[in-house]
Amino acid sequence: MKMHQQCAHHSNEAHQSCVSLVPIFNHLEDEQMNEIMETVQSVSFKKGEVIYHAGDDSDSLYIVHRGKIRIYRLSESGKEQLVRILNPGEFTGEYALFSESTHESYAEAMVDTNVCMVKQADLQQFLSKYPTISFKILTEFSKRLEQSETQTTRFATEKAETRIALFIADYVDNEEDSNEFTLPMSKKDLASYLGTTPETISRKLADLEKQGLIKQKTNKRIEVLDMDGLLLV
Amino acid sequence: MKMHQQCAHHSNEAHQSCVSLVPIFNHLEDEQMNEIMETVQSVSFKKGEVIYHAGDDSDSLYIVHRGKIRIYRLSESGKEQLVRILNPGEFTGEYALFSESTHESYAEAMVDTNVCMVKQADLQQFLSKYPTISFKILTEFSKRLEQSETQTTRFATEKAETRIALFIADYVDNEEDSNEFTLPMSKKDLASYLGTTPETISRKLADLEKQGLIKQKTNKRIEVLDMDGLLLV
DNA sequence: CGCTCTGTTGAAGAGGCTCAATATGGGTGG
DNA sequence: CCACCCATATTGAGCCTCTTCAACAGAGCG
Repeated sequence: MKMHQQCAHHSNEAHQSCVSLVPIFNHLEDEQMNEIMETVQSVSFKKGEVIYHAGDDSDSLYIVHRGKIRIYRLSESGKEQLVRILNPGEFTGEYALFSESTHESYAEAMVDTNVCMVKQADLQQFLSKYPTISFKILTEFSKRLEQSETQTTRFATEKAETRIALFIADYVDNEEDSNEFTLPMSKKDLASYLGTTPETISRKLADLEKQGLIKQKTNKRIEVLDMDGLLLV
Repeated sequence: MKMHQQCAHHSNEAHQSCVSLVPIFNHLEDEQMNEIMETVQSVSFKKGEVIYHAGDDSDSLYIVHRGKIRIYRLSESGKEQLVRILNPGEFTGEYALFSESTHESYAEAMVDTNVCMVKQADLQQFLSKYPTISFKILTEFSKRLEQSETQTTRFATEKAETRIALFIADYVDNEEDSNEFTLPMSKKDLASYLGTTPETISRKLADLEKQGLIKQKTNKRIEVLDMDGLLLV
């Protein structure tokens, strides 16, 4: 039940910004990027549309040009886990390009979204032609592997409250000049991402607030009052 | 507190089998493998010795030639999680080669072990010279990423009994012509790998046996009696 | 042959899930 | 722009799973 839809406009600007947006390509010469642009296909998805499905054949790399994509998995017992949210410049679909030929995860547009697709065959050509691309992808992979293993270890060894505290600590680290940040997703999704339930998220955030470690300014806006305390939870 | 020790013998045979052992190199021409062999350093570790430490600078790829290596992490709260056990032909140390410059995990020889080390600078040269190596590493990375995310999703969504059942099911799948297998690690390590305690492993295995799904023939030897049932736990 | 580490079993308690009721708020259509 | 509506979020109570602690059994190694 794929819902690929052609983008209304196929302007070069769209392609260009797409290719020049991603770290894995934007280090190339303009000429080389142009070459890649020509093979790239721009596709639009409406909010809620499915970009790919577990079990689908994978034959493209998807680069987010505009919008947000939710990547999630279903476990053996049918429960959903949010794996990652892709913002412009980030990509997915890569695993299947190199090993398995079908997707293991689901990708869904969270808002109206524009993606650029690079076909597997094209990508492989570029990889042998421009080895630096491989190096960029290797770098990206090793970063994700690192993150994924950190996440696994946290699930394996930390209780829910600690996982929530660590998530907040990680997140606020990325903000500069501020110990305040906006949750990048709903608390429902956060629960799914952290392997717990919305009820537990609610309760533990309330606990952290009661302990004086954070302050919930609005629904999605959190201020960290005591970073050191947060890391000791 | 690294404990690198030179291998007693630096024979070419050792190097050769090392390089020709790993999927990421063994597809090359003999001549090309010879070139790599010349840069490779063979190092031995005694049982229990630490190969690298979280926080160590990483500047080499480690290929297991003989022996077994235990890769584990410590969580923020100091608990240990077993990430992977490396057998001959498998490699580690790769993350830090491409992104962070320090290790996030610990590597320890489980038995007397022989590793081949490829220096970062050398590896990068080979990558640009022989792009197929990149492709092999990308394939390996995407496989590991896939496994790591599957593991994360299981931690996030399945209870301990299910994780144990799925581990057994996965493992026995690799055996051919048999629904019997030997645990590749102690139950203590298995508990650490599956994010639970040795007590829970003991109890749940006993439960699975009581349900008629498995049979524990000896300490480490398990026979699967009802695969379908196991997958429904 | 003994010592030590691994594995087993029991009991108690903590943490988190489920279910249910209620509150909130963002988005949509009028 | 407002009011309504439905998904999201909160809060409470009971229950279930798993951890913890402790005591004991067994296996492997020197």
